[in-house]
Amino acid sequence: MNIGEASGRSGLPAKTIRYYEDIGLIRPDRSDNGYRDYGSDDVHKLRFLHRSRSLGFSVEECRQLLALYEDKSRASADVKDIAATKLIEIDRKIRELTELRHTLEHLVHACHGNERPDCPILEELSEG
Amino acid sequence: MNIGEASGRSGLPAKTIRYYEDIGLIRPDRSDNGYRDYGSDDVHKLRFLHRSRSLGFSVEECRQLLALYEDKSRASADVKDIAATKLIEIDRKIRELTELRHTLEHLVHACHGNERPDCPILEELSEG
DNA sequence: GCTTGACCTTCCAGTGACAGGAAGGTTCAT
DNA sequence: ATGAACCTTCCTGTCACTGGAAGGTCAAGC
Repeated sequence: MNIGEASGRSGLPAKTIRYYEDIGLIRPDRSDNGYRDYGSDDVHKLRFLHRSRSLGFSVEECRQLLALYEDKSRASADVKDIAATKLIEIDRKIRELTELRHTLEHLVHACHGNERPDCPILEELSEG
Repeated sequence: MNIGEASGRSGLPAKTIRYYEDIGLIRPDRSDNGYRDYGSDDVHKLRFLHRSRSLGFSVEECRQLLALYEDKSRASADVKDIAATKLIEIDRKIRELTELRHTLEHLVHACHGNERPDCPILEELSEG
């Protein structure tokens, strides 16, 4: 499929997809007319990139995560190390998002006065 | 406190803290010697910025979130709208991170063969 | 009192991760 | 065969920092 369809299916702008090729994250085929030609595995990777980028992982971290999927042997200890590190990071992010959610909810529903700047929510805010 | 201590307590580099001042996110006092002078509420905000930035919110979104804390009247409907939108976004992020965690765990523990590119995990990956 | 080193200041240039747009080739429907 | 909707490369701009130069401030030690 062409880049337009790959864009539609992955949610990433075509510009970004070309950029990801520039920096070596994906390597689509080329059709005879010179157009990029994406397969469904490419789209999988693009969707994955879309998600993990939006969750605060850097492109380099995404490259590592992608390497986990692409590692054929899957035996290497470094690969497992990377995965373990990422799992810890993900857990931290989940925890922080949960706290942020909590804080925000309180701010909207409970802390509706002028009791700041000593509002307990603002204190809670800085505990993470 | 000086910027160095504010940096230590918030986890943000001093450079970034100055940048956040440039773009109007925080407004620390100045000491007589011209040094920036941060209070504990400033540190709260900085920690908050640190967290929400690392969770994939843009600086402009962080500005909106900060506005929620700073809004004295807390009555405005737009403020509640922003908060509600952010809550939905946060829930989505939590869901996606949970899926990502799941996927990663499978990759490390279960899918340890060469059954790709048709590995079910890679398929699962693209469902989000 | 002077120096040394760790702070701090401003300013300017560079980077990472894109986004916009120009200039032009391809494909497809009418 | 002409126009619209794709695609290509290339070059520039933007956002959110990051590094470094050039210089002021401060506390400690000689």
